[in-house]
Amino acid sequence: MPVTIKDVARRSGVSKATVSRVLNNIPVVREDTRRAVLEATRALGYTPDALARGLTTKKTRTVALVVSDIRNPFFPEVARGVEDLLNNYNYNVMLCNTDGRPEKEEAYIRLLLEKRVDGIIFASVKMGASDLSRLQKRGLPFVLAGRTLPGADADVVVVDSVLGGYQATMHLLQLGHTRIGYVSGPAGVSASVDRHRGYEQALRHNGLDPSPELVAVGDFTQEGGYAGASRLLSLEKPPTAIFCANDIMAIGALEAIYERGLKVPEDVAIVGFDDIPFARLRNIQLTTVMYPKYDLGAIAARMLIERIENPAPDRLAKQVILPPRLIIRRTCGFHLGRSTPGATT
Amino acid sequence: MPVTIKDVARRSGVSKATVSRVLNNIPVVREDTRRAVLEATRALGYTPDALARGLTTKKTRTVALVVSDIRNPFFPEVARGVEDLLNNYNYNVMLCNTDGRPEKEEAYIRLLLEKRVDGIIFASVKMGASDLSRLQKRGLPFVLAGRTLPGADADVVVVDSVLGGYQATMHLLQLGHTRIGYVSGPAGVSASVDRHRGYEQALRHNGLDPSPELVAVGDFTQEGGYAGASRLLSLEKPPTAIFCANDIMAIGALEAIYERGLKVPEDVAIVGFDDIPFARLRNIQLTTVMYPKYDLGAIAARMLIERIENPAPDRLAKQVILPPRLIIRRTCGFHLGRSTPGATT
DNA sequence: CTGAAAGCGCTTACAG
DNA sequence: CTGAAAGCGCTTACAG
Repeated sequence: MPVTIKDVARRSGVSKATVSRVLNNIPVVREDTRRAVLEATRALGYTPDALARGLTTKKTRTVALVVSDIRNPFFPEVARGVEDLLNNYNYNVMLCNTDGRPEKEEAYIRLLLEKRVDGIIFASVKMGASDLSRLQKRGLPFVLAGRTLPGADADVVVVDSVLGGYQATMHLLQLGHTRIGYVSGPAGVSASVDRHRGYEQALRHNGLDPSPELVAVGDFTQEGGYAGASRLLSLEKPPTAIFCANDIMAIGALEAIYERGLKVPEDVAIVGFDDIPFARLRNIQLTTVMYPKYDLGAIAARMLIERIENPAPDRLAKQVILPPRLIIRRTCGFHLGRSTPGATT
Repeated sequence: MPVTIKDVARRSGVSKATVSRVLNNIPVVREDTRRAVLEATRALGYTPDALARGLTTKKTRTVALVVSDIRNPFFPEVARGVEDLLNNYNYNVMLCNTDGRPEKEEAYIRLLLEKRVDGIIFASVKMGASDLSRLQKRGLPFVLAGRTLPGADADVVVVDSVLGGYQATMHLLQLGHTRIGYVSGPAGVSASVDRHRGYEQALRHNGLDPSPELVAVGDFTQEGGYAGASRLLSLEKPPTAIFCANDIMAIGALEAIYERGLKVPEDVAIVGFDDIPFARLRNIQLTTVMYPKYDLGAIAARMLIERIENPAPDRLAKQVILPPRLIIRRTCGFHLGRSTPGATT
């Protein structure tokens, strides 16, 4: 019933091979036979079967994007960057939500392997470096986007989180804060660890000793930000400013602060990280460190395509480090134009 | 190099057919041969090739989700619902952003046809009913999620937008408003038209005549909401309340209101539609009509799978209408507990 | 319960 | 410039 290359061949009076050639733009074909084939293709409404093609070419032109949860506002931007770039090269993207759970991730990997995707972009990874190298051995290209994995010899694109953490903290220091809290992401995650590092560097550059009690462990969720900030605020000497390792946690932190009847930024200043869309809302105006999310996705996609179309197994892993950029809005209190934060209450 | 079913067959001393049978859980196989095959599968690290399988079975177990832009916060929730349900049935989801542009949509359709996806979920459609029926003739199942298309004889799941619009408007009326504006979506889009209808019904039920000057045409974007609300606010007799056809536009409307130095809800009350995540943020507290987005996706996915796995071409189109639910927060002014809105300034 | 064979719809050397 | 043939890796009647 459905029309195949055979039908087109018959109708245009040539062989399947020739049809295949014109459809794949292999330039040898004579112009008039080319036209005849195209005409037959149109007339029959022929749609090539990508499965059959893939079976012989070993290419599917589809790529997987692994995220923890697309509902996390960080990821849609990344996904869009990925897809837009992929489209330019005629690739499709398969969406994989893992909730950061290793079993889900594994299940997906298995599935993706079966479906013969050409490559994977991990915007979230739970596997260890060793599992990833298994992928490499299987010959499945991948790139890490927004995460690094110690020991993984893989293509990576990330923002410079150390620098970003430094900028955020430095800004608060310049506004006069000396007790600055940090609400981290999950332990061991590079983005969180690096931002912590930048935070400590900034403190030290200002002659301050990082104090462990000012660091609360979060998890990149709003609830985590709420809990982390709550802990910091109930300190005997609470911080006058809090740097949150991402914006969602900053939102949670805002909740915690308001709940105590405190004001932002008058009582507590807040700086986040990522610049997710609602950070700029008039009623939020979150000061934060811009993560070029769309670019992250687009660059990751480009790197992946490069790997796919030019497979040199011994090629060195490429690392792209994007610059962070501090975006000053209201929650840091910059507009207050003073340098005695927390002293006004 | 890569291991195929043939290798497994050889190693376990059976035919490819038998290997296929155990891998597909066809119960006829004797237990010990079954075990031998499984053992060989594991030992060789065999991964079935879904392309080859698909080529013979005519099933890919992948489904496409078409959205206008995943960065629109409405869609990630839908996508998650789709994916979660699909996963239960061992399907994958391909993400397709069209920006609501017909060329992009067409290009994707063509691609999806080539890739032999088993079905499509349209959370956004630009094609006309006639193009969709072409899909039907091609035998490609699809369902419309959140949109209806007049004349399209297709499976559909939507929220009752007439009722939702009615609830939103009725609520404002009960708070004492009599001049209520409406910022619509794009002309012709069912969600917008229906909400408008509900809005007018509510007005009439209260003996009010809908006034055309109180309706501004928007487009479901923040900018559209800003522009629409701006127009309403510069009326000689501006409305004291505005119902926006979706939450993003409500955000834009808030901007417009604040920009004029007006207060929400004291000067202008606002009600949105969708209940996207940030509507509930402490600093926003948008009163809105809940759209069960996750369920929308999950139900659409279930309907699609049903169509796919049980293809009766003459089966009647199914319509699922979800109930909307008014969520009262702050922007409507309910908490003010009075009934003379707009009269306090 | 199992196997041999055909077939799914392409692409790609190989010849000419 | 074009075609015949093999092959990609599965599944599925059909026989036995």
